[in-house]
Amino acid sequence: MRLVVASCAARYSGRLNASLPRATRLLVVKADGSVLLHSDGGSYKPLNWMSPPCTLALTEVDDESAAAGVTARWTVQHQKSDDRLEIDLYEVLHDSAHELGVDPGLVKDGVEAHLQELLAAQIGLLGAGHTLIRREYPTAIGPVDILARDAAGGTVAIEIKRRGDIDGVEQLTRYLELLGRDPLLAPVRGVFAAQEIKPQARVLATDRGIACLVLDYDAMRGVDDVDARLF
Amino acid sequence: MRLVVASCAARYSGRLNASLPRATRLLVVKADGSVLLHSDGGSYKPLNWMSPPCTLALTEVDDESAAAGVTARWTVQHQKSDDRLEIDLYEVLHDSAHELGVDPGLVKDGVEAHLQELLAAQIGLLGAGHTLIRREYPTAIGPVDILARDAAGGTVAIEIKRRGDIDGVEQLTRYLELLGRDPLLAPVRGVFAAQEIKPQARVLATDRGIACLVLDYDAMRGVDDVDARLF
DNA sequence: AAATTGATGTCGGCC
DNA sequence: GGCCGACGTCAATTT
Repeated sequence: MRLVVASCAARYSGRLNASLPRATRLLVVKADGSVLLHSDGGSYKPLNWMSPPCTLALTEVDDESAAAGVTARWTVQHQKSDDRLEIDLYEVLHDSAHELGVDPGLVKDGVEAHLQELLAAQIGLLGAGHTLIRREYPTAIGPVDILARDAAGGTVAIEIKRRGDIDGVEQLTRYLELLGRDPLLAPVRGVFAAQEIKPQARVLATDRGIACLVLDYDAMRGVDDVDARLF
Repeated sequence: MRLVVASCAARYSGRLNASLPRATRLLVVKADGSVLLHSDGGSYKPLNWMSPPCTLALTEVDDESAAAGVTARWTVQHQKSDDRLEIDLYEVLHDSAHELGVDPGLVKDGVEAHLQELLAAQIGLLGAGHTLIRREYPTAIGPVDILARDAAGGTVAIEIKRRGDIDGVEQLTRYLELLGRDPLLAPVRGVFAAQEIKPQARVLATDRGIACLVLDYDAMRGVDDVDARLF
């Protein structure tokens, strides 16, 4: 990994065209050839970058640019598309290289899959008398997150999202239409469950007779921990 | 901006829990307090990070960790949520600080907005005899990209996407339902226009009687350039 | 390989 | 400040 701090300007062309006026920035060149161009603020997203696989070449600086103070020009070309990033370097304030080795990678816990596990284990959150039929119940257009049976013997299809917006309601609507045609399951009620439900999504769901259920992840995890301790 | 190359391990807790085993990585501390933790590969996304606004504090290293080789512990706490990133530093291979100043930012040259302009100017691509009513035609649930009239005097609502997937078809469907109730406009046909239309989206659109139109951005821009030259 | 879908998405525009 | 849609979305998983 090479780290360069320099005054620079850049131009990107590919899926869009963008340009970056001269300023002092951090340039990171990774072992796989990818390049990141970071300012001293914003978020984790670079101002400009090139993803691997790509190659970095030093191209010649024309006289006019040299006269304007450009000391080097990097051309970073993507190997599978015509995406290209050109960087003009002016003053270089820092330049160092480091051996990092391979990274073992990130271990994650607690995403949508986890919410599904927790709700399946605590299916009573839907109301007394509910029982789980199965998780990831298959249909022609993809699996329904959870299929359950209510106290009256009716079927309940549940779509789970971390953030519940309008797309999730549409998705559940499609499942309900399909499942409702199955005489073994019909009639099928819908429940839209999410850690957070957007107002628009709630309106649409309610309009379609779909119930909304806000999930409290910490509380659900807490119950799970208690269970874990009991057994 | 502070750059540190060090052997480190990290734990993130917040919207999810994640951990990162010990390895040599780049740590970037930006002026706004945000922290990025990069490996020497992958993409522009860090392995772990904390977005601003946040504060970095040096916390005490307990004896056990110190015995295991931890020389410093950073706790990066988000200021508006309970997101937290803890980083244990082992060997530090590089540590430097740099003044970067404020960045003037990126100048972009858009795509979807441009597609809309181009199609409005070349409305004949829908078929002979089409005329533009207006772009961004307002409705109660948001503006329709383009509203046009066909040769027979019927209304056509057009939704434009760069990549046409199922969401776009749903969006257009909602517009059509609403516009179709307006006696001054009804009946209203739908056209789903995109640079690329996903098979699922095409099936759904066709099933609902919505026409699909694949847009050739380069060709449309070419026509536009010719026009620009003629006038 | 193509398609689908979730993401600690992030980012910008508009209300 | 919140909501909503686009993104050079990226990246993992499944068909």
